[in-house]
Amino acid sequence: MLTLRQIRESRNEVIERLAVKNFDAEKMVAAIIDLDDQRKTMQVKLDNNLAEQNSIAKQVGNLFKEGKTEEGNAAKQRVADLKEESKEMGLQLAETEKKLNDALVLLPNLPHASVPKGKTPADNLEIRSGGKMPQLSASAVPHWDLAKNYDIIDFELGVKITGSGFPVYKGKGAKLQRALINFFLDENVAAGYGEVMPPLMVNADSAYGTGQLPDKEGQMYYVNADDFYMIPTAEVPVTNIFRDVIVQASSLPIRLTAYTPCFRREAGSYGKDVRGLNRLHQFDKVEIVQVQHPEKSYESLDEMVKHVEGILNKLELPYRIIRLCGGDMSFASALTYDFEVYSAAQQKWLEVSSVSNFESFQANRLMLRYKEEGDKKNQLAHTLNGSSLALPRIVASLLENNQVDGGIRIPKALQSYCGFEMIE
RNA sequence: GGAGAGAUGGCCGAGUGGUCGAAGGCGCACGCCUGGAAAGUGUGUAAGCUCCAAAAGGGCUUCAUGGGUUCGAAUCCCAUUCUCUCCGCCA
Repeated sequence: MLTLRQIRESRNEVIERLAVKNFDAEKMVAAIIDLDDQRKTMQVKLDNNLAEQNSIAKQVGNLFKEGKTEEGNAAKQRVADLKEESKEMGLQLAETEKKLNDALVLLPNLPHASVPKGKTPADNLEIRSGGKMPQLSASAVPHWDLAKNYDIIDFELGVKITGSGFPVYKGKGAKLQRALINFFLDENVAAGYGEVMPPLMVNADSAYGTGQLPDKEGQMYYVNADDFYMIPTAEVPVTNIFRDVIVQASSLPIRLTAYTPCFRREAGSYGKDVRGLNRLHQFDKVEIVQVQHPEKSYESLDEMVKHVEGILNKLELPYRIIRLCGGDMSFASALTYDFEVYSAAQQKWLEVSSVSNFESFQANRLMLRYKEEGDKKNQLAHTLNGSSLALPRIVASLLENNQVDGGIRIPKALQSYCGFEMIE
């Protein structure tokens, strides 16, 4: 969430920039500042009240020791009265704070100055593209047919075991999953990311910390008996490593990578977009996360974009990099680049990675701060994350683009990980 | 799952009703000492909110979390969470 300081000090800028996200913030900002004013007034009154209670309470003991029973009793009564008052004040303050916080979490992050205006994906800005578009023969088929023909992914079997969107990978299909995960992790580690393997379920505090709660609750699988949420992305557990953490500025940037399965209910999804591997309830993804100094977070964003691009090049997939417009960006992001690969038989671009700078938006909720040498006040750090990469659509594209008569060719970079060169 | 013990600052650890945001130690920072370092020595060393134009300084909150008793709670009571030990079960 945005800081009150940001909102108070640059009120007009906040409103103008949120307009790029097609968000009319004017009324909400006014309400927030009003609530904050109320909060401060109440806070001061309550603090003064408590201060008086404390100072009287300190005298009571002595009064009785000195035999001033009457004064002692009067002091006791005074404290009791003050306590009654402050209880009421405390309730009001808590209510105001709740209203303030409820309003604050509804404000999206400010988009970066480079974010294009726009409402739909059509307004996104293509930054660059790479890779060679494949020339498929007339007999080329989409990946769900290939998966069946070569018996490497069984969608129906997954339906039997669990439900739709939970495929079973078999044989070389399973091996390919494992190969991709290892390949991505190795690439990330080589680029300076520390590998972590986090829990796949998180508690409500963590889900709140990265913004899944309160409003995206319906997108996560929820384990009722223990009040846990299945993670929709490794971003959630990995970023929460830093919840309530103060790091030394000299230790920045912190780079972490994690492989996890991801679980998404995808409520409301239907139709042809969900065919095959295009949209699953459980899928595998390797994530990269950075915690960075505010002055350097955009350098880190560029670094992450180049890194993901490098991996796509090694996979020999045709890709394009897109800077999302205000209307297509996520709530928490300040600047997002999407990576799409071309899936030649479907003749579709599929999103395989989304790399974002959240600036201090997540850090504010997480209370993730850094300590600057010689600086007394701790500052909010910047957080960034991205996928490198999400597997299913990469697999879809690999299968479709590399199909030849009698098999599917495995790109060179993956062959040593797979242990085979062809799926036949 | 059953029985018991516990949770204090970056870490260790003292503290059983007021003088405790909290002894002592470690760590860290700065200074002295040294040719330089180690050792020694001195000083400092939590976070959030808030008052003040700002700094200096002040107030409030925080000793797992939430509630309660009391004029006053780290300290007493209740609930919850977590950790450890033993037993049971088990990859």
